[in-house]
Amino acid sequence: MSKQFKPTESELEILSILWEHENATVRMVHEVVQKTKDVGYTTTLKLMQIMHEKGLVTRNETAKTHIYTPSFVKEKAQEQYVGKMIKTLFSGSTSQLVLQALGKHKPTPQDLIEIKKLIDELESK
Amino acid sequence: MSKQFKPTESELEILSILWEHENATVRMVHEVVQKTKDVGYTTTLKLMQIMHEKGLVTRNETAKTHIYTPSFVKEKAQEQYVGKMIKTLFSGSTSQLVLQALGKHKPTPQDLIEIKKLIDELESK
DNA sequence: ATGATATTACGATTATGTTCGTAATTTACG
DNA sequence: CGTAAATTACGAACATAATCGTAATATCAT
Repeated sequence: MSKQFKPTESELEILSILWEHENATVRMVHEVVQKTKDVGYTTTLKLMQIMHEKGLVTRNETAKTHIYTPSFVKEKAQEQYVGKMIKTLFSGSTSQLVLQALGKHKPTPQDLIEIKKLIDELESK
Repeated sequence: MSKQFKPTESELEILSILWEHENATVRMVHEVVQKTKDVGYTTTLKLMQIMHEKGLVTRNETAKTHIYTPSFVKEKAQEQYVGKMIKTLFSGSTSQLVLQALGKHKPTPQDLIEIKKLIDELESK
């Protein structure tokens, strides 16, 4: 089994910001965080330091202002969370998840075509 | 906006057991929990009591042995978690979630047909 | 009835996560 | 150079979650 990583909710928020920007400084992350949460700069800093200790992120310390980079690609988190959700909320049924998602959050016609294409591929095997 | 409910991880596990059985006693829930976690009976009890305080479950106290019932249907939790996940991990793209799910957790041919049917319905509108 | 067993209630402890203040350090620039 | 501003490090306080022990209460079988 591949290494588990289990960010807290705050940590996941920071990770998603990092994924968005490839990498970022505490200042940049904090700027984004502040839009939705009212917390101090040092709070964001501390969180990112802890994430560094945990290995959730790496950082370049060459300059005084460190640059943080996520240790895992977004896809790994997606895979883990989707898997867990299928298991605990959909009794292991992927199709149930897909039906729920498509039913409640309709994608564009373009997207639907793409999904159908993938299904055809899956069926042909 | 409809009422938020935000169970902790342990609480969600208990809820999923309750959904599975419609309703259940602490003993029954604990039996299932024990299969994956090594915790004492009173821990499960306490959790369920807290869930009761929070309104996550209701309980029938007629008999000494209380019977617990989830306050929300499973679908509500599914909707909430799927929505949140699309937003935070898939940049708001439902199709990305669907592609990820189908790619990593292949459903049965039967299921695929059902999904295609839903897509056709969505497209015809 | 009464003793054994199961269940609940509840407080206390521990673990984990979040927040922030303060001091030390570095950088920028007048 | 020397002061202001930004950044980091770090400890402490606070909040939330999880765990369990113990006592009170109810049930059941003999």
